[in-house]
Amino acid sequence: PLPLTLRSPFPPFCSGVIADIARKAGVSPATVSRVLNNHPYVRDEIRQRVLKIIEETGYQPNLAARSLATQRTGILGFVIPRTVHTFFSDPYFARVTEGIARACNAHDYTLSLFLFYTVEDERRMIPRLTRKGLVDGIIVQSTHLQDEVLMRVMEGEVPFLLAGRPVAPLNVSYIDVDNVAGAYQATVHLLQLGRRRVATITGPLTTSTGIDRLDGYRKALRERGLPVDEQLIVEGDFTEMGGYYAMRRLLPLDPDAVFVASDGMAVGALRAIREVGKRVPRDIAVVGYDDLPIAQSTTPPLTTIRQPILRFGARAVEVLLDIIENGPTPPRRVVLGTELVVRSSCGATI
Amino acid sequence: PLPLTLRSPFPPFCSGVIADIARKAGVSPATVSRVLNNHPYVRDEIRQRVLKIIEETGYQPNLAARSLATQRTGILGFVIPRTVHTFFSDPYFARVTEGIARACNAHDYTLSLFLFYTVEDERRMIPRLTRKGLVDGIIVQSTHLQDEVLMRVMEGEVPFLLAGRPVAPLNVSYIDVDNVAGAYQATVHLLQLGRRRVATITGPLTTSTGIDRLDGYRKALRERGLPVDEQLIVEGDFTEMGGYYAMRRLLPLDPDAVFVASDGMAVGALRAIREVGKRVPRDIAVVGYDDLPIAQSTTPPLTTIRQPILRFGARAVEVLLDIIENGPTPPRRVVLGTELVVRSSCGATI
DNA sequence: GAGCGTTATGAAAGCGCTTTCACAAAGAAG
DNA sequence: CTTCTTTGTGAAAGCGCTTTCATAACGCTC
Repeated sequence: PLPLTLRSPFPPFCSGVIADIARKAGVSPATVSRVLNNHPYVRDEIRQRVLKIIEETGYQPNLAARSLATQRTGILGFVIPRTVHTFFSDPYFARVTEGIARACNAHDYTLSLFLFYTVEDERRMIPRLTRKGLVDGIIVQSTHLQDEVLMRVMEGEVPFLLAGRPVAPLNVSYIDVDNVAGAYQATVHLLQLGRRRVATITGPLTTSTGIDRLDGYRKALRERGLPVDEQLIVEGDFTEMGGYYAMRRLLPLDPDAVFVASDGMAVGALRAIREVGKRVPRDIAVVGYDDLPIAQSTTPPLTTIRQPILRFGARAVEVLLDIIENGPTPPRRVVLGTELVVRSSCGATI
Repeated sequence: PLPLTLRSPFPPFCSGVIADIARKAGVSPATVSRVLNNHPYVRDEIRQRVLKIIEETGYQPNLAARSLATQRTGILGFVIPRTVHTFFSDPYFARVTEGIARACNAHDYTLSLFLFYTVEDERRMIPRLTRKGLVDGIIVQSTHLQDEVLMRVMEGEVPFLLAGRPVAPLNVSYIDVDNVAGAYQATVHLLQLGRRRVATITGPLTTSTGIDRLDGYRKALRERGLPVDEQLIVEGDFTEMGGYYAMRRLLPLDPDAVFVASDGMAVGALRAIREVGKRVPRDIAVVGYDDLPIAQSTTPPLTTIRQPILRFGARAVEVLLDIIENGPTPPRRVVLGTELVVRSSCGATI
């Protein structure tokens, strides 16, 4: 007797392969492929027939096979090196990720996220990134100089784009927000409102973001002919706690305004000011940076510099696709503008 | 004369293919593959020789080719359906993503993020998800019933795991936090401190998280023989603004305590309470849920229910890998415990 | 030393697509 | 009525790996 074979109630050709479709439509696999990829030179009658079969069977081409044949995966990577330790403690990154994700959706790309926490993580995952056949291109969050991820990506052959100006001048493509201009805008605003002891809480001065925003602050004071009091400059770390402690150090120096280099830190600064019983903006005016959702819900609502975060992600993807398409040279340099959003914490509306 | 061929200064075999390595080592591609995959049955001398060449050339196998041959991509997907509109406005998701990313790193998997914002997004990306050859498995953020993503994933052949109990009983695997127990814990804590008019701000009651946390609240009151005053139950939406407005509605009812179903909403509730001049915890005790970093920096610091968010992500990946390995049946049901973190907002330490 | 299991290797057959190439049919041009 | 171009189709050769299968060499045991 014939051997008994167990069979699932469903036919074995679960969604099938291209050859199945070809057979059912009475054409060759090549023609099916042409239909799939919208090639010309397929008679309309045949195109319709094939599409119908595809529809009926719910056929989906195998992406690994397609990738192998085309040398394209349709995947973009977003990499956060280990040295960006504020990832996800700073809501900023979540927003950037969102922007990139939306743009990937729009361009029919898949987004892969590489979050590195340990040296071990980097050791294991970097080869995956830089090898061919996983991602078509990478967006690397800019960080300290000499970061290993950056070095390795630069050595590799995979197209990439830095998110954020590199700390030292490198011959690479990057996209950034005009941090100098934004900080300048914020500081000038405070000065125009008559504040004279304007302090600042900076980001980490190992990052270009931290450096540039401090530069903008300095530039504003200089242009107005005011001295820069180095005591009024305190380095923070982009966390709420960091902002809190930085403000505690500033309070004894009796500033009448403070430009805080991120909204997250500004929330901490407001808390520190409230704790000693001073009033915002009457005693101390505060301007933040980022315009995260939280800026609307502080007491008082935060005057801040709005970054086009979603647009940042969208542009990043566009530029990266351009690099993939047309090669890395010349390096692309994209800088997006900022906007002052006036709420109550600066005293302008009182 | 022979035709002139332009040549880059670098040899054309940029990191090369497996055949190049084989040639250089004087072995067959099969043997190189064995070395690459740690197969036994390779003489140690040869293994060393091959490894040396790989080291020297910086060779990396092409992942698309490997995927095609093994039918495994080494990629896991994390999907946030469109109906989870609070994504990234609620810092909770960023943390979960972080947990999943770390676990992926540890297991040598790559994480792909699928954030859907529009119906159009879903229409385009769902086929990618459910077709073979892109991801080995998917973690789907649980959401409303009848969500299209969930339906399509259930129909498909790709192994998946729900993050969060589905609203209706489905015969699928999921991982969740014990929301009923956590909410119970929080409410009992308030009752034990002598509060008698304990209100609650819930999550959206279309989500299992919202429903379960309300159930825990009800259960606590019931067990203590206290009546449940439906007026003291206000539905929120897991946003800071939602918490603020919910609290504004509760204030006229003069509660002496409120269990808020997320820390984000609790921040809004605190703001609402502060605005009308009442004191926390003297006039109103507050307990939140999640133990996000923000909970430590509110005034006063927030008593809350700690979720093991990072562990949640880690376990999710483990369970999904188990499903990939051993099939979807029987459905896995994993529920993680919670922990009460007492700070000042409940009045316990005063 | 015949027979057997174990270890080590290469040839070759896929994996499921895309794309080149060859070829045929159909118009267009002379 | 040829010749040439344009259009439509299938055969087949990859893409770069993994893995089966065949084979060989090497101890073993009896």
